[in-house]
Amino acid sequence: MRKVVSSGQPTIKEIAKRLNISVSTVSRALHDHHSIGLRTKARVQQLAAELGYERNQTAIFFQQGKTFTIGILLPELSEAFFSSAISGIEDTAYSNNYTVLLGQSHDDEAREKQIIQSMKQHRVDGCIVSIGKNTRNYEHFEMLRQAKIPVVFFDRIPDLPNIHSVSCNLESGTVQAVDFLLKKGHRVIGMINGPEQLVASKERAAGYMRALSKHRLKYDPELIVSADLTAAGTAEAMKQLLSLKRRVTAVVTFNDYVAMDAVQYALKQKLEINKDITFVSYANTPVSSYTAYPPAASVEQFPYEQGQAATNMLLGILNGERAFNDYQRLIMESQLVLHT
Amino acid sequence: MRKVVSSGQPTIKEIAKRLNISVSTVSRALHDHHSIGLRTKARVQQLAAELGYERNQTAIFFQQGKTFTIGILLPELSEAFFSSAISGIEDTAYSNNYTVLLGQSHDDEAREKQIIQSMKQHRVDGCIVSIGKNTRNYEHFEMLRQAKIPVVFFDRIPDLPNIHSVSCNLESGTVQAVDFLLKKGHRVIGMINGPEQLVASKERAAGYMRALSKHRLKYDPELIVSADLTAAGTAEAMKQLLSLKRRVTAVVTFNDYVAMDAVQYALKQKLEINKDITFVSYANTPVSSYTAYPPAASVEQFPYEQGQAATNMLLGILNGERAFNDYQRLIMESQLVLHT
DNA sequence: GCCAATTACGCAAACGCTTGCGTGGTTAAC
DNA sequence: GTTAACCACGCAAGCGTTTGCGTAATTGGC
Repeated sequence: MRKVVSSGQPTIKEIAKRLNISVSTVSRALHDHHSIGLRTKARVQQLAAELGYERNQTAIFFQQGKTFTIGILLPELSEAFFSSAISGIEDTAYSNNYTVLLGQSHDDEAREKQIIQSMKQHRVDGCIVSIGKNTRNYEHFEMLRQAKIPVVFFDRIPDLPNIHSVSCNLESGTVQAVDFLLKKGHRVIGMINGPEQLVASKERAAGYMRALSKHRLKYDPELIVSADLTAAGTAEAMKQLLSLKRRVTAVVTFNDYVAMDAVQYALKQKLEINKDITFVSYANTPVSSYTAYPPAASVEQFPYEQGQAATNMLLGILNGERAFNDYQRLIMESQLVLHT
Repeated sequence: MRKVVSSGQPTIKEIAKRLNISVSTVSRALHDHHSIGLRTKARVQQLAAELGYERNQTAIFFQQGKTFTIGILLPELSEAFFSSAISGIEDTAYSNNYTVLLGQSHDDEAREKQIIQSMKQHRVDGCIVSIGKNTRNYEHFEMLRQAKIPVVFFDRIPDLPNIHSVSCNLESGTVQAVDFLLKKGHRVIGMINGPEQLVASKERAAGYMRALSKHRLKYDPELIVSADLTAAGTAEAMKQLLSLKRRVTAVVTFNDYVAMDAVQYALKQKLEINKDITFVSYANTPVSSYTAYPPAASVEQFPYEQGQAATNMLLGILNGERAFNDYQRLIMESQLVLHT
């Protein structure tokens, strides 16, 4: 037999040989097992320290059938929202002695499948995933289910019946945003929303309408326009809103980028920001506070906390605190933050 | 013996039993080994497909002493610079069939050590690390060296003699930035630099001076001011620059945030951006294009490409193309990008 | 028709560790 | 003095896979 790799790392066997005891005794001594005499325990632990012994996790993973690793699959690692989420995931995984295996799909379904496959082969204990925009086929997740690898979806959640998920409801935050504007005296409030088929757009619109009805104001459909989130689309939307007979004094924009584009358009129209017109947005990015005219407030979606929550949910399942098929959907509330 | 985990996953042994052949034959058949007959090969592969067989990577990792995993340790996963780098790392790792194990130090030396320890135990094949701000002690990296786990440092590089590293030289980009301004006719160019002890500040200053001397202009020390990167510090710096007897018409700022703060200060002084005063910055963030007054140009540091380069360097070592101790320092050039 | 080469497969060890069970030896209770 | 309880340790199997070597059976060249 050829020794494939001689990493030179000392093993339990080595220690056993040197001390003339069995490997099982060494193993137990290293684990502080009660059935090992204090003398031998001490001798083993000392020699282990001297040799710089370190347990071979790959052997343990293999033997135990558990890897203490969670796979995390996201569309884009570099997007601010997701990288905050990763940060939250890593932090809670770390403090529970789990490690994190990373993969990004770039919104490509094929790559998504390959990564899931790879994670399955790596025998991750569980997965946290945010699906790609174009993913229509969910069979790769079905395979995970069959392999008894629990999955927690977050933010971008597939339309499937029995799943664990964590997401953020933008409706409540939108209600707060509109409330805020109403309290400031605004009565004609526009909204630049995203593509209508998005859940995120629906939640925004719903929040808008709920806030109005709460204040017994009637809803004017003309005040919500759908845009494509490009600068040009935003300009077009602004143009529409500003052309209405009722003078729009505030606008809720789909996200911070849209807000900044909208601000630019408004400036071109010689409008004074926060005077002639006020903007409220959604905090997908941490940058708005650095711009010349940040939105007066924005709806925080707590990506870091979502990451934490998803990880905790997954760990709960892995620790057996919650049954594998006790499917749970956690919906976090978004919250308006004022930009003072 | 208790079977610790019955994942239910079919094994090579299972296939062997069903087909009444030996495990070694199955293994070889699955690997398309030439010494296996076509008939048996086909039978094995078919049954494997039927059973949904998937090789147990943990077993292979263990047996081969290799994990095809690289550990990546960064200060903050959510910072734009690092998350872009991660993206680059993951992409090239993925296309070389490696996976990525993640950890963030939060600039905490103790946590950094623990993560390195954990990665060592996980038997990662190699590491890519950007050290924390406060890390003074490098013994944890010394342990990696002893364990023969190669490390490539990037961006934040420790001051050690024999290491692999990838970093970006800001001097050349700064030269280009000042060149750009000079060609536009600016003659009095200020610089808001960062804390003087930072390498990054030194490189910026060096580039500034080199550009001037290239154009046979003499360097006025008053034109470079160090700031603390806060909004207040930036305002103070701007105030200093604008109070000089020679009229400053352009300013190179430490990064985009500083640029945006500086723009705000300039606006308050009723200066017209890109007319009375022009800004050039460094592209730590992708947001500047969304602001009302983005800097006219900025120096790109290519975090994604740095991540790619670091990964390629590491893979080169792992594949034996480069010797473990053939230490290499790759310094990438930064580059000015115009914001059209 | 003999030897060599080739084909097709099996045997078994090895990777490092955990753990159920067995077994001497000592102690204590009655 | 017998039994029971414990203490301290060793044996060996087993996790799933790879791989060097051995060995039959077949083929081909002369």
